[in-house]
Amino acid sequence: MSQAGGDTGLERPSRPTIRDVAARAGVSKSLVSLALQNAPRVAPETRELILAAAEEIGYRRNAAAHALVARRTRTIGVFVLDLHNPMTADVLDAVQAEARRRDYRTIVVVGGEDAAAERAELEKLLEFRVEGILAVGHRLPHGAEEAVSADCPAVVLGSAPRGVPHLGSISNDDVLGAGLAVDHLVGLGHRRIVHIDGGASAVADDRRRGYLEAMRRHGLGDLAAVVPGSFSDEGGYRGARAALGADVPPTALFVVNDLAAMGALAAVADAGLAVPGDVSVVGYDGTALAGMRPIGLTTVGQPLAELGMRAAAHLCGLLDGEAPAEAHALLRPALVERRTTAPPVGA
Amino acid sequence: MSQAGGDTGLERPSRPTIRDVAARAGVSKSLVSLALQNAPRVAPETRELILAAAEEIGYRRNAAAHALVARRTRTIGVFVLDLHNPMTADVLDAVQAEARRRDYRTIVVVGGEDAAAERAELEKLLEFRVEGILAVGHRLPHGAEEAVSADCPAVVLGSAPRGVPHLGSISNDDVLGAGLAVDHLVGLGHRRIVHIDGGASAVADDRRRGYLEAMRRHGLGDLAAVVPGSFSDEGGYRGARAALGADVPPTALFVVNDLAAMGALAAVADAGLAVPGDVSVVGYDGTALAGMRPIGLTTVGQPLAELGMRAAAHLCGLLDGEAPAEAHALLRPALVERRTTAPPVGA
DNA sequence: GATGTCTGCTGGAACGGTCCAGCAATGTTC
DNA sequence: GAACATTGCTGGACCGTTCCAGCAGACATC
Repeated sequence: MSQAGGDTGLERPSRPTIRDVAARAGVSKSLVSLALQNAPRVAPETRELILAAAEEIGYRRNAAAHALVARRTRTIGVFVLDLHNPMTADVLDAVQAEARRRDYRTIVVVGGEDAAAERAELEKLLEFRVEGILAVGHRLPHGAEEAVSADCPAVVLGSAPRGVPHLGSISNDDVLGAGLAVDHLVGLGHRRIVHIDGGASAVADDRRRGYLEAMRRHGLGDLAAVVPGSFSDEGGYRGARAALGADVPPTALFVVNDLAAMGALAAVADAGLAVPGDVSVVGYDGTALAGMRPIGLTTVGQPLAELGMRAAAHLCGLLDGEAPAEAHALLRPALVERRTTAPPVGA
Repeated sequence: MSQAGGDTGLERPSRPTIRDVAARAGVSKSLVSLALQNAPRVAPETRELILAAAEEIGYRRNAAAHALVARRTRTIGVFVLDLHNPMTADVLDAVQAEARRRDYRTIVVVGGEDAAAERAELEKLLEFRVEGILAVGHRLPHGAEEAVSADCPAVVLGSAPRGVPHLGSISNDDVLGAGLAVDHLVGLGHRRIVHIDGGASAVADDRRRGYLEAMRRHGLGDLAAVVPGSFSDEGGYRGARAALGADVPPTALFVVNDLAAMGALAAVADAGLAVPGDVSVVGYDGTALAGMRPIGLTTVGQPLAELGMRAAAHLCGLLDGEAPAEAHALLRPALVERRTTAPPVGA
């Protein structure tokens, strides 16, 4: 009963403050503050004394108090649409590295489930006074349009509406990338190339457009065919089944992303056909998944690390008042040739 | 020139505060504070008035000021070791959902690169006054041992040292899981089962031990063989090559995780052998990767969502002063049978 | 020796909230 | 109708920092 430590959950241990350091070092709290900031007007021996005192009592600056008086947080909010997309990890790594390099903190929130939860997360971000928003995943969080302003600019990693003030974007050129896929297949001798698309989204639109334009460019406009799919494994499977069930089946499939291409690969196998012997398959995104040895998917690779780095650099640069670079940057994708594409039979 | 908005980057627009709301509603700032907190003693019509005023001027609470006076942040720091591991996304989703449910915020940092950067990130987390640390990835961040205390408990998702106060862990039972893999293969008729391990880590140790114990239990102790590998694609490939090159090659491979199993699958193919015709392969983790249609890897599935949920629940519960559940919980994995295992030839 | 300029330090006012004590009205009780 | 509660509101202290004005004392300048 006289046992110590039987805490009631009501005690306030309270971490040491700048005043505790001051008391221990026998100086004023102002001087402690100056010493900790490496201010010039502090005598070297006093500084040592203060630093030692801080160390001894385990002092650590309170970020909330600091943010309050500094009136800024040096923090950007990173909104991630889908953590499961293999692209996200690469992009996020680069974003965090670049933010750290520029001495910005990141706070990551995950959206995608439902609009209400997304709004709530965004609200928390704004209460935190994040200085900018970086959206990874082709769109802003729900309700973010009205939050984007001079004191909270945003950058979308993917296509974003042009002309909106304080809203930038970095994306790869999806139209061009889709063209690369078609060029590659046509170069191998394919003519009946079907595109399995990603439904209604800006990215899917661009890739579809790039496919159609390239087919026309190669004089294959009449053979162009788009089958509805989605960005998922499942969508690719369904799309490929539909495509392969046509009267005159295609010899090649260009699928909207790598994940969906997995599904397409499975559908080709289920149809008793071989890849790339009977059917060639090209994905999009250049994810680690595509590079996995038993898969070896030919894909259109996006410069993910550069995308992330550029997006973070753009946003942090804006916040640091650097010369405002072009608001909408487009990076060039490149074809990554692996083992799911080959000349068509009889070519 | 007389154009407005030519900002110099020096102006202070400064978001509206509680005082601005008070001025607009014609009440005191105290009352605004009470109204925004849904305090009881506020007249309904006044509350409406205040809420309307806040809405009109776009007031948003300042989290830093709130944290300062509340002396707590309701935030936990989530330390992620490897964003690229497909397990991470599942776990993180569950962690975030559970934290949100309990009205805690999460702030995610990524470690793994180098110890110094990890320490710096941890320092930022502590300056933020996170109330607890949740480590996703089998270990605490570097330098976290001394930070773990009554006012900053930690939970490791994976095995953690026992007996350290304020340090808990949630993990799946790797020894049992490895046993399940062996049981499955032995049940199919395999006897020469080789384990491709994960090198020197607590998880690798447990899985290796589980494998060895199970082999002995089945009376196959003499046939047990462990080949060095790693948790990566590459490590699995190397390990499998070595295993298949033996004088009497195995009929089944139990690989330390799904990613390494990908490499093993490739090595089997490169050796001109068929899966599961000639060689059966079992992975570990139950990742989405394993479930992908063209792969269909048999694996030991961890209850990832439950793992994440339990970890977050444990930590938040601790912070809310709930009855301290057992510090180290062990969850049961389950075998997920797919298409990479079959009876050995001639069985 | 009056004036001025450094150097090294200190007190106190912010920052934007919360919350406690207090204070008029109004209502209730005996 | 005095005593006491209750309701609805307000002023001010405080949370842990930063930073500005100010102030001794040392030193240089005329």
